[in-house]
Amino acid sequence: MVTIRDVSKLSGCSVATVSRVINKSGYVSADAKQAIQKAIKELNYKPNTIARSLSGKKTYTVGLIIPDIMNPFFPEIARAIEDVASEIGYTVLLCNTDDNLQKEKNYIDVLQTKQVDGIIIASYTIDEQQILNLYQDRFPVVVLDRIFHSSNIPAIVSKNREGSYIAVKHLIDQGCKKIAHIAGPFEVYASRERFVGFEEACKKNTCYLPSLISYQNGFHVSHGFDGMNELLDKDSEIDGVFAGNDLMALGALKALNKRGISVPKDIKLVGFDNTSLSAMTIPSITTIKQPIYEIGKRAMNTLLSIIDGKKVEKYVTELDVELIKRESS
Amino acid sequence: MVTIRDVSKLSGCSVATVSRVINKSGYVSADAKQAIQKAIKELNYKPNTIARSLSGKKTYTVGLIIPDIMNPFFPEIARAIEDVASEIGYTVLLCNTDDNLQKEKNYIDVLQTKQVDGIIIASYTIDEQQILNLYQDRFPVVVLDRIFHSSNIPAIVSKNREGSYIAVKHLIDQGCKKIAHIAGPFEVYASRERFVGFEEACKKNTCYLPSLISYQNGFHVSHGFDGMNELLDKDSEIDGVFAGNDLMALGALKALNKRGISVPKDIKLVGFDNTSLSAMTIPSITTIKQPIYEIGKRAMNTLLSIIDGKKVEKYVTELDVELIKRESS
DNA sequence: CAAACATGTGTAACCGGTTACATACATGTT
DNA sequence: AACATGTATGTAACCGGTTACACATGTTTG
Repeated sequence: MVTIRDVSKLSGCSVATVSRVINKSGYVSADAKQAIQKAIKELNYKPNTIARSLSGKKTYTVGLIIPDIMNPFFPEIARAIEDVASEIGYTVLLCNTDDNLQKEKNYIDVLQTKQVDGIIIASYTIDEQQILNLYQDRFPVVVLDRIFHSSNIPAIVSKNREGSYIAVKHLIDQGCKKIAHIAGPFEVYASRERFVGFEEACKKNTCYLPSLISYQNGFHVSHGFDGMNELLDKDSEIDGVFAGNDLMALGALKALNKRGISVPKDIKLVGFDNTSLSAMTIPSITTIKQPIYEIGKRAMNTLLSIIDGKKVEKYVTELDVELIKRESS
Repeated sequence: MVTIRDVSKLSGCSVATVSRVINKSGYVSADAKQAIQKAIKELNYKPNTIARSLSGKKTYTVGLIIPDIMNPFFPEIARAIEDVASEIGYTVLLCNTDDNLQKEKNYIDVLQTKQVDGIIIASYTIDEQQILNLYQDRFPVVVLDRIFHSSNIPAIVSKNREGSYIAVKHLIDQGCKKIAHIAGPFEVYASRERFVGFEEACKKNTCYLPSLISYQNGFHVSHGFDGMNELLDKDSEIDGVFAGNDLMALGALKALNKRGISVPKDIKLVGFDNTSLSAMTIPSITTIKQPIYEIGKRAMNTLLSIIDGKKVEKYVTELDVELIKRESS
């Protein structure tokens, strides 16, 4: 391995001067600079990041803690974060935790001993105290898709309540009289918010009936499928369905399909998230678009501000959502 | 930050002894061990991984270079790799390159200066010489979903040709007389192999016609859509379609749907990959299952063997594929 | 003309671990 | 008694960078 001392020797300058050239810091004469650059090229010298990190205290690496990269929400988040990161020479450590407390705890430890410069956390289950500990140790953290109201932990979320409202309003505009909701698990912040938004919209538009809600303990296709069947068994007059996310909307679509109920003729359907999936189904699913990429991007930018010691002025960033009208409504 | 010298002071032992306790190496008396463990606990000491890496030459980190985590093939790969990695205390750096040579080159540099212990590369475009350079520098590398026949670079692939054969055979068994193929870009190893497999199967079963192939320069939904339309315009008697992957199969399904052609009644359809998508469509898509998770797992295990200096006996691992019969055929 | 300041460079300590080597003592062997 | 071996521990060099500090020289400035 070529080291800075090799460059120092070949160029006839001291390691300090070489370091100054590499980092464009301090005073260096034109002659020295040239000799050193020549030596660097000749030896194909690349500074060792590990050594740099050890003395410089910065690793230019951030940790991304998510439940599962296979959940279609997260690849886009990861991509956004990595895009911002790579542009300025940062790298991203990928950590899947399956919403398992032990794994989360473990990864937070690992990331700290690896001296990452900051962590972005998207987790539904994580112990608030965990994050608070980091935060109080002045360890840069940003939270995604979740808000801790009791503290000032920077968070990026989208306007879930408003999204639900828009969804219900759209269904009403399309002529629906009896709108049902398939709600995701209440441990998840976004599910709660979407549920509350649905309730608010219904109350305001007098179509609220508690029986028209199916509470699910997960948010995958099967939960949408089960939820839809449950709702149809309870009430045959439903003509509009708002699913808590696209996966559940797809499940609902499958259930309706199986029963020979036509979408959008008999029942209109709206999902949430605008994952690529929702455009791919037949019929394609109307959905509320969360700016997923933007969430990731903002999260990373916020984290970088914190790492750079800038004062964060806005602890909670709420991003706008948008109706994407497709064939299902 | 608590350092090993703090532990040394508090326990009354030297740093060498503390290090021995941490690493369970060399001789340490029971007394010393106890005192040191007590001190570690009291100070909540965690060894600094950076310092460790600098002197120990190992970072317990691997790089994963992929085109795009948003392509549904890769989250599962990433997940598999991360699962194996985390189990033995390794972490994974995520690198998206968009099949862009410059980004690939850059990331390989970055990963080397970050002293990762090895790299897993899934790239269609990457310069063979790049990888060869790494390989010849004895830098641990494993390649996914691609084979370099001219060298001994360890690779994990699935049996693409055989998969095509199985797909065509299945369509014939279902009564198809005229089977078309929507082929992905030929720069991609898997596309070529699937195309060749299709050709072989057709020749053996006398249904091969060059006109029944649509060559696409990408493998997304839109390419399947376009390919299907192209084929239907050319020949209206097609009764079976084998798409080069699930995304294109979905595109084909959309095109058929738009034309009012019923699947599977009028035309039977088979995809490739068994991404979660293929089970979600309506009708669900029959596909050839690649053991994606297994590919990732094997890749990581192979990489670990190389890192540990074990002799790799099998340079190319080919994994079995399997027909997943669904509604589209 | 001396003081103040800008420019340029090198030495050596430091970051926080690992480990080669020196040393010391107890026990077993011949 | 002399020597080899196993156990236990500490000192200091080392990994490959950064940087505080010392020092030298040239240029302003009052």
